Amino acid sequence: MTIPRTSRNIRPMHDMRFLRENLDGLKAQLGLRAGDVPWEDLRKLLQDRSNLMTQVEDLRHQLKTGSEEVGRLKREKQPADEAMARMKAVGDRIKEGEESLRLVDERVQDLALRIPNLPHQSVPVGPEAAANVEVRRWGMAPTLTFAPKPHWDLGEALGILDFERAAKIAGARFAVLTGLGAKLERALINYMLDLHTTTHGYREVLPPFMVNRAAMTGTGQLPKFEEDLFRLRDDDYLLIPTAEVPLTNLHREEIVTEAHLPIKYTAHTPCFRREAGSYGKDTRGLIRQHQFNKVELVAFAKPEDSYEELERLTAAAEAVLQGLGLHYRVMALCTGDMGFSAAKTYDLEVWLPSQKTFREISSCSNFEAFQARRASIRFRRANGKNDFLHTLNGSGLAVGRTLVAILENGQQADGSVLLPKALRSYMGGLERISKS
RNA sequence: GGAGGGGUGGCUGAGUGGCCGAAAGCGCCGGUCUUGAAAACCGGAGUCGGGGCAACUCGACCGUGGGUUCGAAUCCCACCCCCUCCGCCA
Repeated sequence: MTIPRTSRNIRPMHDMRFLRENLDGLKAQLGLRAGDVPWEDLRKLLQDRSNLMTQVEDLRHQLKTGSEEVGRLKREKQPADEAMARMKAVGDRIKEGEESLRLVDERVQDLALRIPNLPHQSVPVGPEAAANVEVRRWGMAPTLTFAPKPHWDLGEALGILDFERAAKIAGARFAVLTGLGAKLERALINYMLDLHTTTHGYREVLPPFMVNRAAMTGTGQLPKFEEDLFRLRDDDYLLIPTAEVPLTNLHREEIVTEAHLPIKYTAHTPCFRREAGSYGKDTRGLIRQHQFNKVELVAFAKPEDSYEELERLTAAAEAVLQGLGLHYRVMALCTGDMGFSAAKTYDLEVWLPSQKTFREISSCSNFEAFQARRASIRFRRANGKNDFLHTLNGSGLAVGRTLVAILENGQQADGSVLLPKALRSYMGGLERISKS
């Protein structure tokens, strides 16, 4: 089979010159996020790279002018042996220099690609989730006159969720949905896509579910998070952990025109995650699966508009929950809890009665130019200048978790589940899921 | 999987060893002309990186990587992608 095309145009979040001149400032600004980047190694490598570059470019200049001289001599039928011998030597030195430069470059790339994004100034500072800030809350938790059941009990009793057989055919962290469960999942996907493509102005996309390494590097999954990804044994493809990867990479190595911005895409895809390191967490139920469905929102915006766009994108994700009448809150993630690539993130957390707590159901982020640099996505301004644009994305929503919320929040004393009105037309008019 | 054709600037497309970062056309930008526009004519314009306050200057880039050569878009090797035909297949 084929080996996917990879790109050389992968840039870390900053260009080399900026890195060299601002390494200390960057490290300081990153604070807790500076983490496991070997800053001193990086500093030395950047200096080496700069020196080598000057040397090689100087030699190349000699070679160029020298070779032109040879050409001139030959045309004038003059002896050129001596000049040719000199240029041969210069050529050899260039080869050596280029080899050293290539090695240094590789190491700089690898280190620089591990530097996380800088948090936006509006992001609360803190070491971990406890420092996240609640921004707003919507709706009310349902008043249940009985002890709420977890969705796995509800689903198994209704005959629409089957974890045992999922373990038989695949393993732990997989689920089988049957009958009205499968239909409900499908209804949710359609409801979400319809909402985003009509009232929110997103263009629907159906992308590949496996991508090459260049794509994964562009959005920041590689090189640092390879152990979280499923990959194929015989081909260099990786299964997408989110539609963010194919959607954002749609415009990799492109220059889009300013008039087209913002560009907004939505897609439903399965998402595949190895969940390495989450052993023992959410082992029961649909909350944490190796494969789950998600409707994703991705936006490309001008830098000056991107934070406005983040609010709009978050509102679009919230609209899904509001349409379903689900109680939720919006959290601004603190510096220590944000993802590697994000400059600012809002999490939407939905109320789960059985756990008496809010659980993440969507994550909406502005990556600023972080992904755009890595993936080389630029736009041409009216004045003719090219500039990196800003990328954003958010779940709108995680479908499996939405199904969980609907089961748990809609549950009745008799074990049936009342469906939100907005979903009923997608369920053939059905109002309630009961044991059949 | 087999056979053949092809990848050059925003697009079309020329270019088989030096004067080619690359003809020409289209499109684009500026100007002349015009009441305005079109046409015509004149001029401009690639991307990335280094140096410089700047005018500017140096280097890289013709699918990707390697090789030959004083010198490669051009010759050689490998790979990737696209197209046509055959085979297989939902």
